[in-house]
Amino acid sequence: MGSNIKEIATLAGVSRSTASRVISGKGYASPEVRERVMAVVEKLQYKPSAVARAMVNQRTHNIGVIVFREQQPIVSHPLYGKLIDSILAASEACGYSVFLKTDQEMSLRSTDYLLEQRVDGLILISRFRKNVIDHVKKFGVPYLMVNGTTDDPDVIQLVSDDEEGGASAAAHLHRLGHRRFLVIAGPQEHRSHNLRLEGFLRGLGGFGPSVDCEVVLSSDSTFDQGRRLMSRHAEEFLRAGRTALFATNDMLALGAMRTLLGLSVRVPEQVAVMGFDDIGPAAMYTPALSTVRVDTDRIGKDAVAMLDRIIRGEKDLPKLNVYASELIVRQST
Amino acid sequence: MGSNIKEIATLAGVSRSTASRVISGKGYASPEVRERVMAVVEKLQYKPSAVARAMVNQRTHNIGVIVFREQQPIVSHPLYGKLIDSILAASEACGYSVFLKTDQEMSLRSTDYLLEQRVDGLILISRFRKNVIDHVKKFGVPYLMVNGTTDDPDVIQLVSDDEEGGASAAAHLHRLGHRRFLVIAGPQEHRSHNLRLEGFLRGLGGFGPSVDCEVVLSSDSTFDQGRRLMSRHAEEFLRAGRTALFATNDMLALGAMRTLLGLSVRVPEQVAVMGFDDIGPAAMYTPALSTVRVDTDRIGKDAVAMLDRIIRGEKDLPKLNVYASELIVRQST
DNA sequence: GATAGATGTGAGATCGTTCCCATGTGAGAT
DNA sequence: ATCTCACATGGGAACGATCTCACATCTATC
Repeated sequence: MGSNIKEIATLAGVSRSTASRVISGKGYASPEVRERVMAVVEKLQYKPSAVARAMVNQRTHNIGVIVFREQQPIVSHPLYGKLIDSILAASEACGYSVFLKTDQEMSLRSTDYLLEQRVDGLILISRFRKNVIDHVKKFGVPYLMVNGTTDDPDVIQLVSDDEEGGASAAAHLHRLGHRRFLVIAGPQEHRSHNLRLEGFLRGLGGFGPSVDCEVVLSSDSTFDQGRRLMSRHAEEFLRAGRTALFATNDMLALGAMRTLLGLSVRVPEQVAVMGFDDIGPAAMYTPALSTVRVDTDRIGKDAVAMLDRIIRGEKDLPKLNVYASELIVRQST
Repeated sequence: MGSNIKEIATLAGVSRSTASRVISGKGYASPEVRERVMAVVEKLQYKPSAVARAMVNQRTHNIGVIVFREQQPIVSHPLYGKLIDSILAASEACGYSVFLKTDQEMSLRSTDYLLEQRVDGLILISRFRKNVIDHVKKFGVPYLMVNGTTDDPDVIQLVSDDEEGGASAAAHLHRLGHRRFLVIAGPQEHRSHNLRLEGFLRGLGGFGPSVDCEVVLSSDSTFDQGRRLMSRHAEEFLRAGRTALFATNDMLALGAMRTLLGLSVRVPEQVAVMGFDDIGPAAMYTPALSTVRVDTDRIGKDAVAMLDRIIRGEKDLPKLNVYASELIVRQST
């Protein structure tokens, strides 16, 4: 393990410079010397220290990914998991290693950590408070935000088209004949929940006065919360003759559907249910959940590609990058 | 951003050594000097370079986590996601940053990458082939395996008690009166699937000749596979009067249950279904899936703690660490 | 046969820290 | 007045690579 380039050089009977040239493959080296050095490298299983390399190159080839979320399941949250999967794959392809950090308190700790590590760049996932963003900004480290919530026009952001997605959910349900709706809407300070609700209402608004929609606000966006809220509103919901339920994410939708099924309400015959995100469990559920898919795969991939471009010094990248969402019709509607 | 300790020293009118002493907090420094240096540090938002620090200390305070899995959802697989969540939290607490890599091909690439990065230690998740383990071994880097498959007695492993868990599932179903079973068993070369099956069969074996069990082997352990296999065997299954289904993980179980529900089989009234792992969706399903919980939380936490101990030079840690699994009874049985 | 250019190699500085050791104080003991 | 020993501080090497520059060959050209 402890072999360094000096050792290689000595054993091959050349100088450090020459050994370095052979190993990195740039600069002159006679075939003979090349072979001799490589033989030693092979024998000692020598690997150049990335730390030393980073030191001189001022480039670590690492990127940091920070996921902020209040509730515990962070990586194991299906949506973030998908995003991280995609980011990891893309990073691998670009030659980056990924530091992953999750943050429940949004102290400056996790960012500071990575700033010390001198990562080449940072991907911030989910909403971050202004002070954190400003903190990162100050360091001049390349960074961008995915699925975030900030109106800071300097920040490069990748988001899904939540407004349009909400509207298409409304259109879909209306097309199926539904006229009386209930919406369970997650935290409105969160950009995506807010836009999804707005999009949905805007969509319904276009269908004239015959439609009717009640909105229930939810303080968080978990399965349990969806379940609880539906329990609380089910009776009134059914009595009011509402036949369609839209939730601003799949977790809430699944939770609500769970309650309905528990009350022996038939989905989709009696009530249609729709979510948003297209997380794994949505397709697995019985009945499978209709939803609006966020293209996490492309977003993750592009996030890495764009970060790489910033790192390489490219300027003037588009600030706000909106990714089309896709209506996924399954059994629940 | 680009401030270094030399700059701090100059601005504070002291030497690098003194500045270093103040910043690291070890060694003499008069209060006056201390204050002067800290003021400059504060003003320039100086952060010591972890890279340089790692260089001299020969310690990065980074650990690498590699997850091997053939199929795409890796991080977003609920079980691995939970494990990673727990590892991240524990690492944070121990002062480690985490490099996360996923590997679908199990080339030596991902390990080599991290070995170059000179991580202080490595956590290998899921089964790794012998050549990869041997490769890591050669480098003398501290490492351990979680949920792995190797009979190499040198390797420190953390696993759940799959055999016992399988047996307790059998006992639970038998206790409910079931006598004719079907098992859908995931890849038998995978330690946990193998032991879960064995444990289940051993458990049933203890109940005498009245019980009858058919085993269907599955080449992978996905939801879709569970669904497909159940489709293929449902008719025969029902005709044979079997009333209980056990799958060696929740994904297979949920897939199979999905098929049954699609055929209007009532769960648990007609057929009881059990899985293993207790992934998130198990509790969310309708009906909620009875299962055997793997204590990913403790395993992840302990993995980091043990790795830390190896890194600190502790010797003679227990090689095989088995964590009790817990029967979780829900609606599906 | 002198010069230019290609080819191959090595010495030394550099990246940003830490840490050992040397040096410089002033106070108190002899 | 000298010696010690706290207390403070600075100089320089080290970590392991890379990269620039200088130097040494060798070959081709006029």
